[in-house]
Amino acid sequence: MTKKRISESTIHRLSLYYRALSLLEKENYDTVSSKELAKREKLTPAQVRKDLSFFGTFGTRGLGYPVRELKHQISSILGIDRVWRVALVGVGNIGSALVSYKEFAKQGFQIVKLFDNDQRKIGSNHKGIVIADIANLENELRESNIEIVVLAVPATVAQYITDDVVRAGIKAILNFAPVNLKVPPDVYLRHENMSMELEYLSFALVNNHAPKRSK
Amino acid sequence: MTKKRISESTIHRLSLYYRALSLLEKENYDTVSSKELAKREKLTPAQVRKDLSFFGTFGTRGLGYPVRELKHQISSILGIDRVWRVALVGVGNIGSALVSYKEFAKQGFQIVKLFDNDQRKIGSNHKGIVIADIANLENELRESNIEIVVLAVPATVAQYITDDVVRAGIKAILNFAPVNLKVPPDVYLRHENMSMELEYLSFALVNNHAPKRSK
DNA sequence: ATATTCTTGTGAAGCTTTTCACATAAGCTG
DNA sequence: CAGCTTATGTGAAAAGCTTCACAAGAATAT
Ligand SMILES: NC(=O)c1ccc[n+]([C@@H]2O[C@H](COP(=O)([O-])OP(=O)(O)OC[C@H]3O[C@@H](n4cnc5c(N)ncnc54)[C@H](O)[C@@H]3O)[C@@H](O)[C@H]2O)c1
Ligand SMILES: NC(=O)c1ccc[n+]([C@@H]2O[C@H](COP(=O)([O-])OP(=O)(O)OC[C@H]3O[C@@H](n4cnc5c(N)ncnc54)[C@H](O)[C@@H]3O)[C@@H](O)[C@H]2O)c1
Repeated sequence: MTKKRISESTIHRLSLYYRALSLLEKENYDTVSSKELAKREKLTPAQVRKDLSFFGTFGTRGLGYPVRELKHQISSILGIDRVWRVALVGVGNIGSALVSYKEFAKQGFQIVKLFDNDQRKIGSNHKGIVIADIANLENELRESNIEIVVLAVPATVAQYITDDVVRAGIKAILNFAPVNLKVPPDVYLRHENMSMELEYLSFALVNNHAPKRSK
Repeated sequence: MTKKRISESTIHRLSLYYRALSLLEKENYDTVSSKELAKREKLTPAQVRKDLSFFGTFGTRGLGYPVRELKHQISSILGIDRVWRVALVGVGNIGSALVSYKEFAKQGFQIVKLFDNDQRKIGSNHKGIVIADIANLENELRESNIEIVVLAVPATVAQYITDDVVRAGIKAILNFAPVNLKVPPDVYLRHENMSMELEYLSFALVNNHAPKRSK
């Protein structure tokens, strides 16, 4: 099997398609064309078709794509047709916001463990989950069969905690701390960097930066 | 002047260089090579040099780049060597977290106005800022000379509020709602989509996705 | 049945971004 | 001060990604 590498952009666009399809489903569309899908996410029809073609043929010529069916297919491709057990480390400002966010659970990302090192927080119940002591991180991650770890701790301790997380056998980490973490090559690591987007806006304003698409 | 378009990736990497340089400065480095800079942000030395070369020549052959000086240059390129007046709409879970985040202000993004439509929140003081009524959004954005608006409102009302924001003459918007907003071509719009990163991790885990770089 | 219309799926072309590789320049050493 | 080492800056090549353009399949109309 020739497993051709799917680009990061394609995967991100799958998320967009999924989102658009969810909306289309609510609006009672049965089918949708690549043109309409493209319009809703500011892409081109060719891009939509090409992306989907990497994974199979889902459409009907002359008709378009079946909304419900395609949505289901994409959820299966993205792996969000199942429940992922997520642990969150650092129940501070951003951590609390994430725990309160119901949409994650709806998309299958279930936050089932919380960790902190603040004695005032440890043991307290936060949205139905008791905050555990970071000291037991490695063991508890294993015991709770956690698959994804979200880091919302200060940048200064992020690497240290990451090392623990990796030691616990976790293969997927989403990091909110503005620091580049070192992980072994078999661990998937993604960053959420809000300053970066603000800085992009700043750059655009200052430089009168031309936008990518002006269709 | 042939204003060659700078790619989005290059701009994002400038943010990374800036971050790395800040750290290097704290560690009392005087100069840094493209090799070291690359290593710290998991890039290649050639990439670093090429990115910087778009904006000028900052290094010294045989020596590397002067840390303080380059940091200053990048902050000027990114436009973060000044204060940006930012307004935040929607002081809920994520909005509150953003207001509490001191680093934004340190980087020049000063949140000076808060808006909400919740009567219980309007008028109350949140981290030193009185939450204003969304009803006065357009006027108050103008009067306060806001330059960047951050949206942390439910997806359902995001477009409606965006229209107001655009009417107020704002040219830069950072949106946290998982919805694609329509704005005129002269308005810079960026999205912060956390689900997307989780879904990327999910995809990677399910598909054993090869990472981009394995150096 | 046949024509007409619509829209997919996809090689190939076109464009962008990254990487390569090396001339060039600066510092350092003896 | 000559030779050596180091590391930048940058055209050119390579790789990667997007768009084009059209054959072909499917539905609908006549
Ligand atoms: N708040 C934001 O809007 C925002 C925006 C962008 C990035 N970030 C980043 O997200 C991270 C968290 O930010 P925040 O504003 O929520 O900070 P915070 O201080 O409110 O929360 C950090 C939490 O981590 C806990 N913690 C500290 N050290 C720990 C350790 N060794 N082990 C376990 N828990 C520990 C703290 O007790 C606290 O609960 C930071 O890296 C920050 O830079 C935050
Ligand atoms: N909380 C998270 O971790 C998280 C993660 C990803 C995305 N988001 C997105 O961020 C947005 C905000 O999420 P949240 O969890 O903070 O929600 P929230 O309900 O806690 O906050 C929303 C805030 O917006 C205010 N609001 C509602 N309608 C308004 C209107 N018409 N005008 C002005 N203000 C209005 C509400 O009063 C509330 O204060 C949502 O779009 C959500 O999908 C949140």
